[in-house]
Amino acid sequence: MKDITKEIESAAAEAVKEIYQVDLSPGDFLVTSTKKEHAGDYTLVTFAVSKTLRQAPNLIAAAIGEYMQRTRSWVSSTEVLQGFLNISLSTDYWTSVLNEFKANPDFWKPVQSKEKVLVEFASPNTNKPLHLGHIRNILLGWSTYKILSACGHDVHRVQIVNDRGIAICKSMLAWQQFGEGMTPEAAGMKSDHFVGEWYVRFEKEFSGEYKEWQQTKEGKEKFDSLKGDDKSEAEFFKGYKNFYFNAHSQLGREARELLLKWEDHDPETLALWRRMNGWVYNGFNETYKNLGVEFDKLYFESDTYLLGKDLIEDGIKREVFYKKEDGSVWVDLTEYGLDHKLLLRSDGTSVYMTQDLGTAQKRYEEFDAQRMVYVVADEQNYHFQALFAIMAKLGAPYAQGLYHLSYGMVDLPEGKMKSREGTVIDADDLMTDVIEEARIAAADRDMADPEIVRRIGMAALKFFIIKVDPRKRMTFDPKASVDLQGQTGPYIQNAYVRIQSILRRAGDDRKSYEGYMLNEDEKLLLNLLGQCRQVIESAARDYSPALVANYAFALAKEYHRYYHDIKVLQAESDVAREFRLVLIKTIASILENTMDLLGIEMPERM
RNA sequence: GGCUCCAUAGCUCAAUUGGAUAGAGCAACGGUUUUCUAAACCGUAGGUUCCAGGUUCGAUCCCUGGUGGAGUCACCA
Repeated sequence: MKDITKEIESAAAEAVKEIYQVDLSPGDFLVTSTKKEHAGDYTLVTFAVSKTLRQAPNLIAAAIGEYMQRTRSWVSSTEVLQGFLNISLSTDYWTSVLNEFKANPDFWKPVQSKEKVLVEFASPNTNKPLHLGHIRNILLGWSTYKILSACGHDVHRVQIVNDRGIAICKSMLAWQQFGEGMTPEAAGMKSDHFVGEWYVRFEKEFSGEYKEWQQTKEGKEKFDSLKGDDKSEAEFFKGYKNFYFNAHSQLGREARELLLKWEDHDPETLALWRRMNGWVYNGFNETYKNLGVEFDKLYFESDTYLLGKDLIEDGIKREVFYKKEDGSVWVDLTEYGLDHKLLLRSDGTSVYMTQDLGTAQKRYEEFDAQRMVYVVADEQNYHFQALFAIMAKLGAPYAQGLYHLSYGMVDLPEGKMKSREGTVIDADDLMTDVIEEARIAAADRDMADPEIVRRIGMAALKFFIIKVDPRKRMTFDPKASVDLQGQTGPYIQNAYVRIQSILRRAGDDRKSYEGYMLNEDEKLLLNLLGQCRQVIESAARDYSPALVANYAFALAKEYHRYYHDIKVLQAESDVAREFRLVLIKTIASILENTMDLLGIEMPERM
């Protein structure tokens, strides 16, 4: 039996043809799992076909039910409630389901025609260490890669590293001026944090400089002449800060000079830039390793920031883009409900969009990917809409395969994370904290294996984040994230561990379970296991790992209940024991595999 | 202000894509262990699904209009 839902649909279509002499396709019927409070395994909903068959839904359900019981051996009983036909399936059917799981360990994997897919995620700036927002990004990217791979695709993991620009120059300048040759080793700091400190130092020095300037004659004059209607002094200077940086600031001027030198390939500047970015990469790599992720290819903005100009030239030639009098190049996206977008500055230099166009093209040429997924926060929704629209306008062959996996920002219970207020949660600190919390909990139960403790802590953190629908903004409660009970990663790990413990005791001699009359809980579990493939399919289609997380939790919950009620090793009969051993082994395998799709590792004991 | 997204139990999240009496976890209260490890299980309580209309056999889901919140509207990335 391939797909029981489809079997039910076609049986229903067949019944309708015989009883009503009406041709309906199997797709006209809706089949769902039966609600827990009703008897039955699957439910056929007949409201939708009531009009065409010119009969009340309950009568249709009764007629189809009668027909199915007569002609389908796998139907053991049916029950009609309004327009719902609840179908119970035979023991033979359920046994055959377990047989199939046992014979084909890959039964849970969707089978799709293989595509080449690129997933871009992480994509940090090199001036600061990674934080909680990056963790959500990385977990989403990683599990998207895992899920698409499980569907049979050839998936490549890439990131674009924002390694150039004014931000890193700020860190470089601060280190140059105040660092006195200090290194991460000498300071005893993780090296990306070390660089981040210099960025913070720059901002501090700059703020000081700005504050002083506000009291100077020049500052006061600016305020008086530009303040406008009813802005307070503080309000005005907050908005003026960027302009001050570019127009008046001594530190700003020096940082920009550094950027110009960098663009001029000044050897000394390049050496400093390489050195500081090297520190950052060492730190990032450690964080990635602790998160359990890796990449196939890194793109650096220092290499790609000049890309895309030939695409622009081509677009001008084909009159997809247009040039203004000042020489700047634009594209009209009003047909897509967007605005006109700048593609090249009047001085001929590129902007963010130019670079992204070029990078997409380059990746397509390098990987020949049919799909490219960008895991980027939803604050950039507009940018990606525009990017994809431009690609479509250019007629790029890969335009239809571009997808922005847009996820919501992570808030704290107190509100947004703000670096100015020091409320940003650092990625490394967070991992240390959850593992420490797991260690404390483990100490109570005499479990000190550091690798197990690490897996438990990381599971708590990862599951807490990945269980939420990516598209929605989420609240990260640090206290709740280290919770090891309830709807958590460790709860699921515990279900797996309980099974491993039973299997260890059970020994290896396998007998037959033919003839075992399974109970309702076992049907429910088999039913759940059978849904795994569809869940992963949906998760791949919607780019939503949360679906997999919620499925794994539902399965673990159902198993915990089963564990509590039903004995496996001291079962009432040999066939029962054998059936249950195969069943729970399958459950363990699905728990392990689905959690692996989320980047969560299972302990063997806990 | 324009555009986009969001609003579900005190809190954090679900809801099989329009199906039955909207479900979990946390927090609260009560119970379960000489057990295949209690990181577990069971129970009680908690809801006008932001509001008002509409579409239909049926709406948390679709449409219209409000309210509240977020994002975005740079020759930044």
